[in-house]
Amino acid sequence: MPAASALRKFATSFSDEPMGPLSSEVQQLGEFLHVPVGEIAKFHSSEKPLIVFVASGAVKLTAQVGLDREQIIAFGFREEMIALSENSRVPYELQALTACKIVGCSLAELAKTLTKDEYCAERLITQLLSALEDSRERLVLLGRMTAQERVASFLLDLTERIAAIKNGIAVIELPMSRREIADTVGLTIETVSRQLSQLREHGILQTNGRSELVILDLDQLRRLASRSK
Amino acid sequence: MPAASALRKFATSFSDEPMGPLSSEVQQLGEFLHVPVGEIAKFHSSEKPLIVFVASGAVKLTAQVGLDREQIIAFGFREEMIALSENSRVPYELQALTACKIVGCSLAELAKTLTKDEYCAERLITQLLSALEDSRERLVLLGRMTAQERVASFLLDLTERIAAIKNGIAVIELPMSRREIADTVGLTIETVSRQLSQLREHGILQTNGRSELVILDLDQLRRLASRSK
DNA sequence: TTCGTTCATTGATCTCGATCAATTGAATTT
DNA sequence: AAATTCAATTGATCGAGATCAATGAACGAA
Repeated sequence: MPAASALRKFATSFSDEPMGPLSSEVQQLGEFLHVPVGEIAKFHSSEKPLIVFVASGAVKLTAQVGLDREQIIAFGFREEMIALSENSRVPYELQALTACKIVGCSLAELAKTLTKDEYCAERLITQLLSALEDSRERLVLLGRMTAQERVASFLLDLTERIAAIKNGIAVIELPMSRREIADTVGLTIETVSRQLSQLREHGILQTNGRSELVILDLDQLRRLASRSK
Repeated sequence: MPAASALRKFATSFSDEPMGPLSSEVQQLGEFLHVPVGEIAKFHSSEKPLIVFVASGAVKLTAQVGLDREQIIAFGFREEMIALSENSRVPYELQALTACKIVGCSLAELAKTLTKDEYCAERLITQLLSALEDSRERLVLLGRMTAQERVASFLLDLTERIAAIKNGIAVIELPMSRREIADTVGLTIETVSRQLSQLREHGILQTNGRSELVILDLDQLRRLASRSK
């Protein structure tokens, strides 16, 4: 299939399994890394990786602001891809939330396969568009949402990505701390905690220990996430 | 030149004139639109545009939140490209800040040229990466910066993009209102105004009428933009 | 030029979320 | 099981920025 028609087909149907193929390319071409909990991923290739596939575990992509402020740009959970963007003023870091296996692949490495597999470019474009979309959605959250809306939106996102659904009830095993939630949604630990307590009081969720979170009322949570003032 | 080696070359040198080529493709393939001040750009092609080139004038890309809240995702000034991302919960709009001429090009339309011009995919990737980078940098601004840092950062960005530099002094002709500045940096009109007044009092800038802004002390402004607490 | 409208600035006050400060609780070590 | 440690929760207070309100300045229309 020629690249043009493949791309044309792709352009009209965005949703059918867009991640699989590129992730297999990345896994074949990229540099494999096992990162222990809390460590920062350091790739040894000469080319900076553009796309990272998280084979197992979870990572966070952060921007360091000043000396003590941190903004989490994105999470990468099991089987997800995460796009890096290393030509910026801000220093970014890819850090392991849990012990994880990741594969990083640079654009130069991917380019080698572009002529063999016409779908490769499309998959890359899809990945970048998806990363762009995620980032822009979070601009809305950080720019114009209340604390309640932020936390509710964050939990809904997690529900879609890592929850285990058992008869209509979502169970989330949180791979991140309260601080990391706070640094994602632009709040403080205390405010996140208070919001969670409030959700607990309203019977919307339940917590078991620090990291297990059971969403009891998804509809209510959705309502809170998009509540217009 | 085969696509792979072109891409490989591209991957190692990001900065050399990455916009030009794609913008010419977009202009040839895309749908041309003249949009009056304040109007929302409506393309008639069946395919939603992915990339928009702003030939003249200025546009804003906004996300509508609830009924009365708006978050500005990005600006597109003269000669700039702006990436759209239309598969989201949030409704986006591309609106003219001034009367402008724009060209919108869908991925499907671009794909037709991909086989003829190997650089096309690279340029597209560059554009998307640049959009991603912009968006992520703004996450830091919205998530972890003070009002002063936000306004200073915003003005620096404008300086780099649309200022006329006359013997070391930058003159900016603002194409947006105070409300639009506020909706970009996640503040209110009043706070933006107060921050501008403060910068004026400190002799860092000067205003003439509503829309002319003269930056007198760029170094000082830079200091304020990245000041760690 | 003057009028009228809209936008920007400035002032007064309020509020949400930040900060400071204990306390509680969970997980790990011994 | 007890001790240690660090994270999460809860309470009390503070403050940056929002909201409410009034004034002033710019710009378009007649």
